Amino acid sequence: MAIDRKERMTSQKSFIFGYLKGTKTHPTAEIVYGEIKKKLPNISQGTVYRVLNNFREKGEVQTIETKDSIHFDADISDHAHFICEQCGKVYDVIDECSKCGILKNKKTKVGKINKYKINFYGICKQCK
Amino acid sequence: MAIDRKERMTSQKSFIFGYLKGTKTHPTAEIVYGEIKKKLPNISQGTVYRVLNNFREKGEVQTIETKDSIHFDADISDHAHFICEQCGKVYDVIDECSKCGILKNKKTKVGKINKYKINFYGICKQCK
DNA sequence: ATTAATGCAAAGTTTTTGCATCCTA
DNA sequence: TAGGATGCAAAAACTTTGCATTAAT
Repeated sequence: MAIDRKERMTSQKSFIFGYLKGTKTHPTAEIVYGEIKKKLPNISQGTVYRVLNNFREKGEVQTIETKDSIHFDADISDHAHFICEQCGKVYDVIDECSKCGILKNKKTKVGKINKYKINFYGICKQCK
Repeated sequence: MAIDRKERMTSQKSFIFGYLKGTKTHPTAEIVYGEIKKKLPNISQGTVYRVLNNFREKGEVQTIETKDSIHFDADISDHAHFICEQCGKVYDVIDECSKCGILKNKKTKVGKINKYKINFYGICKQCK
């Protein structure tokens, strides 16, 4: 991850970022905490929330907000998500939506679009 | 709103649904509670949450999930939302996305798409 | 050495739930 | 008048924050 002036690299940040980069499971903050704790037993929930929020503010990770949880994704390339309405799992989906409609020129009556999120909902094959 | 077999109509449901139908502000549960309380001073937060969740489960209202709140919308016609990254307001945006890409046939590798949500993010004109 | 970042725990926020009571059908 | 829905309040779930301490630069 990029380190701004005056910001410091720590093993906590490094482990969290590495974990997010290495998974496609779109974990929640709680799950990140549980996983990182295996490697860094002393890490606290507060740190995990702080670090994840900083990553998000810097745009190094994105979040997928669902009805009942917030999921983190270190893959910030152009893609959409499929959210299973039964198990709640979040899957990556390749989308071509940035080429069409409003997203072509990124302008709306309300303001200019900086970014967008597309979520698909349905029952995943695993649940079927 | 539609009343299922064995379900009962109450003034609480009626006021909440009417309020949502009559606004374009995409209120949170907390705001709905505050507004309805003006008309029904004895209504409780629990009821508001229960009623809103029931409406959502029945598909009579949709929700827009943001980083820090869940907004309710009784307009379930095909449209997207613009979320201001500064003030948090949620605006309606006409989109044509259902005609393009994955949404044309509603199939993905993960499963069939029952519904979708598109959120645009940026700074709204009011904040600029 | 300086001071950003962490761990801890307490507090804040949001949402859910059990149960007695109320009221719709 | 049966039982679905509500009000109330407590609890659960989730997230943030203050502060002493640790550790990166």
